[in-house]
Amino acid sequence: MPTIKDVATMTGVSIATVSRVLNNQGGYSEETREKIESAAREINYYRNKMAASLKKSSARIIGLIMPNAPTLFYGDIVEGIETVASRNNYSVIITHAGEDGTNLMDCVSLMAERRVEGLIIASISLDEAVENQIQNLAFPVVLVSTKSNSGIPYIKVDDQTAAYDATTYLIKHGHRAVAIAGPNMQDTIAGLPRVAGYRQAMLDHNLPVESEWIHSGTFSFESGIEAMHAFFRLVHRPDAVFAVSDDTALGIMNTAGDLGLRVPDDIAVIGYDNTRVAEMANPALTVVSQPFFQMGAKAVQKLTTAIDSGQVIESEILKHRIFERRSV
Amino acid sequence: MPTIKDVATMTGVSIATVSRVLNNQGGYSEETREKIESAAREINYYRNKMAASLKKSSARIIGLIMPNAPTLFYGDIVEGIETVASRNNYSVIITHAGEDGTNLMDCVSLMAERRVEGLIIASISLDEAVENQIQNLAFPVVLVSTKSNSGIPYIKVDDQTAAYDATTYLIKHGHRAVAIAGPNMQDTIAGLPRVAGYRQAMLDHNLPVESEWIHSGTFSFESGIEAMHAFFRLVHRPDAVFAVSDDTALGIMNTAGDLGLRVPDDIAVIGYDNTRVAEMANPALTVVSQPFFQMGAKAVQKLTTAIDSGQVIESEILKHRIFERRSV
DNA sequence: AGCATCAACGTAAACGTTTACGTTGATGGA
DNA sequence: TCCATCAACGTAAACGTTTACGTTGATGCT
Repeated sequence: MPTIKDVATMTGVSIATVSRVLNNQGGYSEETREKIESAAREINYYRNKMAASLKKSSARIIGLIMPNAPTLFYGDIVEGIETVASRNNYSVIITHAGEDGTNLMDCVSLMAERRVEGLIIASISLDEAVENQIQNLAFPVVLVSTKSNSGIPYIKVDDQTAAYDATTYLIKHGHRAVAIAGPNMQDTIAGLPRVAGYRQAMLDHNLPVESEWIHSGTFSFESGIEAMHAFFRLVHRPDAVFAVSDDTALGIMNTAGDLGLRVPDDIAVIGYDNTRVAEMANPALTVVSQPFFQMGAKAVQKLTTAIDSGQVIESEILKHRIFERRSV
Repeated sequence: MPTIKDVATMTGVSIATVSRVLNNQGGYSEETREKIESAAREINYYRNKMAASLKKSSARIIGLIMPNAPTLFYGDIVEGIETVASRNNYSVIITHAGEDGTNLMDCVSLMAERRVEGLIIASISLDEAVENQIQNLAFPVVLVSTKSNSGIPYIKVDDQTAAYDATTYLIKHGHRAVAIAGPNMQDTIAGLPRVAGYRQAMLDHNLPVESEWIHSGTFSFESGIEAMHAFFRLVHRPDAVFAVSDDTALGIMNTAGDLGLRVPDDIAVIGYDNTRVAEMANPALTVVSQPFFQMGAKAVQKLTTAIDSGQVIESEILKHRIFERRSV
């Protein structure tokens, strides 16, 4: 590959001068700039950012670690990140941490070795080892749609009050037997808090909650199908359900239809996330939304200002919002 | 940041020895290996891949350029790429090319400057300038879900026969008035060929096609809504529609329902892509599928073998497949 | 004429690795 | 005892930039 040296000898100047014009730093005549630029074009020269980064010890790269399952909001969050990253002249390098973040430590190490200047970890819960590792990193880290209990800054919505608001919304619309579908009871970030919010809402409205109304599971479509079947078999059947994801909500809605129930007349359902499927569902799905694009964008903003200023990043709770559609 | 030099002086050996143990190259005693490794751990040393890449002139990075709209298959294609990339010790760096690939050239230049060893461009159609630029690149490039007419290798399904098969499928199921919704008539890659396939299928079965049955548009949900309304107003109303994307198909299905038509009884619909929404639709959407994950995976495989062997990459037509569900 | 100033360059060190090549001391065999 | 061999290192150059510092010649001013 051609180097700066090649274009220097071609034009009969020093490499310093070439470097100067390539970076618009001034200190050269208009004539030589033209000579250099045309020479560079001629031999198809691309500057070597690895070398430049090494010298400047700044690679202008932001790392992104994602969970392995490409959920529907995957694209939005990446897009949010990449948009403001590239606006600030950063590139983003992406890795998957394996099923439930197994090789997260390796991913973090890789990012450190690549000398990223900031790191985003999305939707993965960290164990103690990783939290320790992150504490000792030389660059800022921010969590997105997940949190930490050891001071690593995060950006997320408040799952508990979001769940509270969702079930309250159902209650306000006249439902008294509301169920929750899909929470993972091991998940202290997106599982338990949502159940807690659900419970609290029921309690605050003096509504009893039967244990069968809490149907744990995953965020998947299938999980919704399974939950709905379980609900259907109950003597005291719920008349509304709060699903932990849009996919799960769709599972609920579809099997409700299969079982002869009409949404929202016989059973109302509210989703969680507001992914693109929500508006495409039939009936369109009412949801509490997480602003994924904005989360990604905010994360990069925080990182870049932290990089520039050296200040620590503050966590931020983004506000969720209920999008009213047709499913309740 | 600590360097190899720091751990060398800490342990009283030369940087060469440190480098050797860090790369398991042999030529050192077990004792010094342990000393070096513990020293490295102690000062939180991460090797600098930028420096190593510079020296070895191999960055082990694969570039990925994506369209700006985060479609539903976005995640699958990225996941396919990243999975086999990381398996081969490559990192992937991702960029968006702006609305319909406006700054594609800049993206490609950026990739070249970052010294990626292979480049994937997904779902963006290239103009002549970019094709020229790509021809002169020093590393292999492969297109995914798009194609080129100047010899740049691509991986995609055959849009025309896929469209042919989709409409034939509808015809075989007893439909005679089948329409097509959403094709972009400017799009020579995913627009025109699909219309051609549709037309050919109709022709081969001696079915007339009315001009209003071809409702051009975009790949969006809204496009489906609009198309369905248009179809509904027709005197000779279609009894089946082939939609150019799953989103569009959903738009068709939903507004069909709103207009009092039942799917598939009054109107059948077949989608295109087989994104995650297809199985979650109600009724579940019959589609012709594009194997997005596999496309990404294949792309990286081709790149890595091209990188290792220096051979040129051959284009490949992946076979589509019809997933029968409930919408026809 | 003499001097300062400045535009327009050139020189060379440095960034943190990798690696070809050289060195050393111990070991074994004849 | 002498030599070859080899494990276990060390030396130093190189990768392609950036940049502090130095140089040169022209220009303007007094």
